[in-house]
Amino acid sequence: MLRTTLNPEDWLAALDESGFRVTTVQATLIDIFAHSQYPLSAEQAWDAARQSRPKTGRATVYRMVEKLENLGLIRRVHGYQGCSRFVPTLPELMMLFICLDCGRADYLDSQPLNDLIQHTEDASGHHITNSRLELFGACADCQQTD
Amino acid sequence: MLRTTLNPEDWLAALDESGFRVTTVQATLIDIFAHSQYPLSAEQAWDAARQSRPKTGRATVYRMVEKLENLGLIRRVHGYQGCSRFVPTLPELMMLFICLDCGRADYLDSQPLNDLIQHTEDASGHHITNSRLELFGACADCQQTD
DNA sequence: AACCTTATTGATACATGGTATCAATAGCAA
DNA sequence: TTGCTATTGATACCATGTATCAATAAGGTT
Repeated sequence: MLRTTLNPEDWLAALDESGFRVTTVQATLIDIFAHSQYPLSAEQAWDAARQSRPKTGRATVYRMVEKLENLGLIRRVHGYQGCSRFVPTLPELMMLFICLDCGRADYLDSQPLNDLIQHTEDASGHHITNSRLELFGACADCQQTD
Repeated sequence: MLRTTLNPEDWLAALDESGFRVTTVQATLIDIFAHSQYPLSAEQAWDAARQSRPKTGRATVYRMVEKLENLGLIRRVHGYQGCSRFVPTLPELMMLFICLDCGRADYLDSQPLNDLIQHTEDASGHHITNSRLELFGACADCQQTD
């Protein structure tokens, strides 16, 4: 399964460059999100954070999730156990597939989506500035064990 | 702008055929959803319902929204003012475009999406059972007035 | 048409997920 | 170190959606 790993240091650098202070909570949460192969809710991230950093506050986690999303470091997954789970964003790999069996997220080459958007703009006359494509099903691994 | 209208009677028939009782609340809500050109939240639908039927209960509206969604008569729009707004589902027209200016929903021919899914299945080995594509931007009308 | 059964409804209380507030803490630059 | 201030944690709060349950009303039966 295609999976490019992002290293947490790049995320901290991204925060730094955006003018935010680099704190221990951030490092903790970034580590959690960057290494999770599964969509994670803020609540789940909070639980995970308190294991290594017990005093971590709930609101802080929600704030960080929002910040990471705004910075484009994590991305919300809709339609998989609600709409409140996040996966790390992989640059240049935009199409998201979620396995309904094992829950893992896989990023797929987005060229087909770019083509689709171009085609749709031409056909409809709309100007498309933003798109969301999510694919669900059984991943290659899980199909074999069915 | 492409728009196929659905008539409320078909929706009531769909409820009837599924074994549900046909009630006045249903007729009221179906009318509201079927005629709205904009994504509507349950709360908004409740407000609208009480204008013609003041005693309509809040929970009832939430239940109906869930039922209509389960029956495939309305469809949730994600990423436009939250994830709790619904538009009527138009059969055979699956790709959804939302204008960020005027808020109107437009359904587009889904063949490009079908092609994309086929292509992605072949390339990745995943079996895709479910997809969500939403496109956002400025519709053809709104571009002219900018 | 009146009756009976039971799905549906409305009111209320409740749960969940997320946000505003504000004093205390801790980055970071001088 | 010190001082400034962004960030944090605790708490209270709000919004959105759900469970409960008695009252109502579909709609089949007689």
